[in-house]
Amino acid sequence: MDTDHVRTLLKQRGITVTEPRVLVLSLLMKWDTPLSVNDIMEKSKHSIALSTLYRVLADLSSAKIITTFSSPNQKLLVELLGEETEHHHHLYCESCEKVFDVSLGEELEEMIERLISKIGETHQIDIREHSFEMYGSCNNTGQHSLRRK
Amino acid sequence: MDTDHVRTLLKQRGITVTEPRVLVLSLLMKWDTPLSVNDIMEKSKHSIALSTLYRVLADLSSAKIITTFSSPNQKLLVELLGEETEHHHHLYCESCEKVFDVSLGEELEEMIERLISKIGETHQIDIREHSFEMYGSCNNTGQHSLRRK
DNA sequence: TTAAGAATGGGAATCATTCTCATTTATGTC
DNA sequence: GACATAAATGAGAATGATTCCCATTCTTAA
Repeated sequence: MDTDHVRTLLKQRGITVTEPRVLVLSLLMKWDTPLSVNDIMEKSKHSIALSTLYRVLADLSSAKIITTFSSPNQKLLVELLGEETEHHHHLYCESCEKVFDVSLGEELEEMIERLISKIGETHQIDIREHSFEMYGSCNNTGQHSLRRK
Repeated sequence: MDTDHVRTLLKQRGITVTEPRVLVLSLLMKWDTPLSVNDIMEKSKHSIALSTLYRVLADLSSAKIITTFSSPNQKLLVELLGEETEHHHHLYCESCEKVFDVSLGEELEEMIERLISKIGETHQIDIREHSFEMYGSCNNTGQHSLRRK
């Protein structure tokens, strides 16, 4: 596997290259979809300590290499943040438990931007971030539930 | 205090009228803003058991009398859901820790609806809910942080 | 008023996340 | 390439929110 790519990335961002960090990034690249903490533990066959994983995620987040967000059942999800990654949103499927990246398109994003600055003025609040998430379910029947437990 | 109103409401919705439920609803009416579990505990002077509070919130949720959602620091927030309550979104202020209800306006909501059904088709997912949240901070300086700890 | 079911209180259990600290690893220098 | 130093890791304990359990207490409807 091309851990070289990942190692270079870490160096570029000025953080030290360690096995757990390389492993986490490789997994995210390999699967190319948001992964949960448990996903990462399983896919790495528990070769990283859980506490290390949380620290690695925090480190990679501050280095802006990944972002984290929460699924509807309040679990931490992790996603790569490439230079090419554009602003997007998430669609959660309850039945198959997948998370899809969704782009709204320029026109709507611009409208939202305008709206947000208006709302910011109204409330005298400097809005620096927004999220737009969608929840639904596909037709697959043999489903798990997204809800906790 | 007009617990009568609240009692009637509970009866109307067909769930039994109990002190904890009445208390929680009265508090939400009195403060007319989303409250966290801790807010409710404090404002009720800990006269309800924590476990009861969680159960009451679950019960009132299924009865569609309240809704719950999570703040950016992952704390449960509770909000009244009147018949008159219209679809709205939330704006979180990091510095003063307040949550504001925000309506987007018909035009934008309609656009969003159309967009959502298109996205649903694309992904073959029946989208039944969406959320749009904004995060920012007001100019108040002596602030608490919303982030956990 | 009373019986039967529903809800509560309180504490234990659970689950995700964070912390602590002794040990190991990465990096820059010689 | 070996070394010293700072940085990161592993393992388990601690924390905090939420859920569970069960004996006791309310509500409701007759």
